[in-house]
Amino acid sequence: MSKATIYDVAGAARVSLATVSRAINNPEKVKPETRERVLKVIEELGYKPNAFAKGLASRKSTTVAVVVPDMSRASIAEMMNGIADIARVYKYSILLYILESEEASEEDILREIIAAQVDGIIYLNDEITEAQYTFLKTIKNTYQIPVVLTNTYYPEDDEIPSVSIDYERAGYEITKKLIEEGRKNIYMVSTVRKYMVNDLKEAGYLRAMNEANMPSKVMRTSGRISINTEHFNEYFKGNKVDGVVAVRDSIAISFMNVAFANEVNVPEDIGVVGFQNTKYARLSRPQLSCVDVPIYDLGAVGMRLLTKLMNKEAISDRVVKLPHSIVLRNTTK
Amino acid sequence: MSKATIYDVAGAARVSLATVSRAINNPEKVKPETRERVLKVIEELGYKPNAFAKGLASRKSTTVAVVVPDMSRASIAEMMNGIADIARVYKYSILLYILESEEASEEDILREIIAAQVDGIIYLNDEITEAQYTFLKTIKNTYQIPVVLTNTYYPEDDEIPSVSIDYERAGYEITKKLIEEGRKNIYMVSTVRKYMVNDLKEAGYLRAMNEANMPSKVMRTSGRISINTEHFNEYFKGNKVDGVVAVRDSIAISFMNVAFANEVNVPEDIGVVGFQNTKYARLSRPQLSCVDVPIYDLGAVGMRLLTKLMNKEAISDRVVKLPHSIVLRNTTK
DNA sequence: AATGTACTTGAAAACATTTTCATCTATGTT
DNA sequence: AACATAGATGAAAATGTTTTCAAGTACATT
Repeated sequence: MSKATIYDVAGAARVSLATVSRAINNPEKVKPETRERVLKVIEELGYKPNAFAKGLASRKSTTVAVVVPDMSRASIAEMMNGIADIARVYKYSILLYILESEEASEEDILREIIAAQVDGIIYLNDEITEAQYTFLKTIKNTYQIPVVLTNTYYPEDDEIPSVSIDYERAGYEITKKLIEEGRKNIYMVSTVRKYMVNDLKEAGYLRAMNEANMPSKVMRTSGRISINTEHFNEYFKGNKVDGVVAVRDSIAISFMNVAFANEVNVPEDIGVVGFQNTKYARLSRPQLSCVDVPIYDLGAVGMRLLTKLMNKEAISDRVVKLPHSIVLRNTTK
Repeated sequence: MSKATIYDVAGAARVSLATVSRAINNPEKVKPETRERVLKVIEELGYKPNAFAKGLASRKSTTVAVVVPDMSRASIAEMMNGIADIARVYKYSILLYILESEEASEEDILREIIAAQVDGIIYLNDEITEAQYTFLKTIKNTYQIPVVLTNTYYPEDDEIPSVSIDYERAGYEITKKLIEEGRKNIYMVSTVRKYMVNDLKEAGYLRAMNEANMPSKVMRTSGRISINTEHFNEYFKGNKVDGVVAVRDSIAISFMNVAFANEVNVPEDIGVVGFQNTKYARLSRPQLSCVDVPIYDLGAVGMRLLTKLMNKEAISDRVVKLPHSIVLRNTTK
């Protein structure tokens, strides 16, 4: 049923292959009459161009690779929605690569991506390291494949375009909010593993604290809930924290739950804020105050940027920062 | 610098194209010595076979389409991880299609998938309707492309293989737990939109309630948190609920939060349980008791099943049901 | 009538693999 | 020594498109 090839179409329409191809891809280059005839035959035979032959001959795939570290992170999944919507508008297919798995090195995966002949790569990895960044630059330059980073950026280098928010400023603003409430001992809870983006949040926190002449303290935790609990419990023995800026909503909530378990109330005794405004923030009790990051838009704008690069259109900014906002709910006064 | 082809490898290894191809795909057909030499050159040149040429020549794509309704649902994202890991083991690439977008009809998307010449399709959509199911059957039969359903199944028809859990039994068991605690007025909270899988959970709830000679009541809510709040508030005026089985963790938590706001305590005054055991369940206060669904495995097993179908291997069961369990935390006594 | 020009069209060359078939070589058998 | 056989290899065909280049046609201009 799906066996019709361009030859069958050409035969039935009494034209050459070239004409069929043109009727599909460059309609203006064939006489309307002929085009009609060809399209009618295509319809009749249910002909669909073979994607492989097409890709091989044209050296274009109309496919982009989306590389993610771990799909189960809420922000990544939501960015995917944004990416997919825009990709569809511009008729690109999405080839998905999840790095998480131990099986293959990141370099192997990127080589695989090259082999797949994608037209562009979109990289959703806030954990990016210098080595990875350099490797991406190599790919971009030696294979001439456009790459864009989303929800992260590499400081002081805009060779690889990125779309993100100003995490440093967001960190500054949300910390300031706690300071203005009169909190005196504000801690930041960050992750053990250093992510580029978390470093920026930290920098913002530090700036606000220094500016207010308050002592700063960053504690590092793994992302795991069970470990967090123990770890946080420690903090309520002896430490007199009255404010916490967590780098992720889930960490903020986790911390807050431990606070309640220690009979420390939120927001009365301690103010807690997070980052991202995921669904978690609205399901916690009390609901979490946090930095709202336009996750879907990050994906959508990133993909749009990539389409421009693939079409070699001029782009105005290589580093785009989307606006964020602070949403105040019930974990702050 | 630009991509090495099989010609380059053949030249450098002083063998023919055919031998290079065999060294990669049918190692046993080439003398170990030669194979070594070829593989060494491949390594040196960083050669990766061009996926289009390969697909064209072999008439296989080693690509599967993964069709999802909305990536931001936690369970879907986690299944993706399982799918991707197994896909990698069997060397399949993943072409991702997200339906959610309004732009294209589902039928269009499926047609697009056909054109992409995928070797198989994996469909993660618990909302499947009869029309969709029929359409999938058509695809499977007219194009001979294997399809598998995950986290859902179509009752009384196993033409399209599926992997899921026994949601009816899970619904029965978790309801029974509340009954055994002595709860008298147990409601089910389901969704307005009828999903196949939620119907099964409902059936299980109903069976348990009937068996215990207790009156059953299903209330339907949208998934949206803000609407839920109002809706649930209504229930605390006049209804004397003391148990709730929600079809999703997030709905259970949402309900519980409204209960607390109405000075109804969990688990003392009311027992609350959910389905899925997502991260939400561990971040709620108190932590949620729920049905644990092996989401990652659902994806992994589904993908494994698909590889078997693509290889035309015999499969023992067309409808596989993975084991689930009930995890008891603090929203039940 | 000769020339130029703009449209249409087709032939054939890419594109980078896999796979079939034939050939060659080495080894074992009689 | 002659022959059969298995294993290793290469030449060339096949896969289904796009694209370049050349050529043909119809019409307007001189």
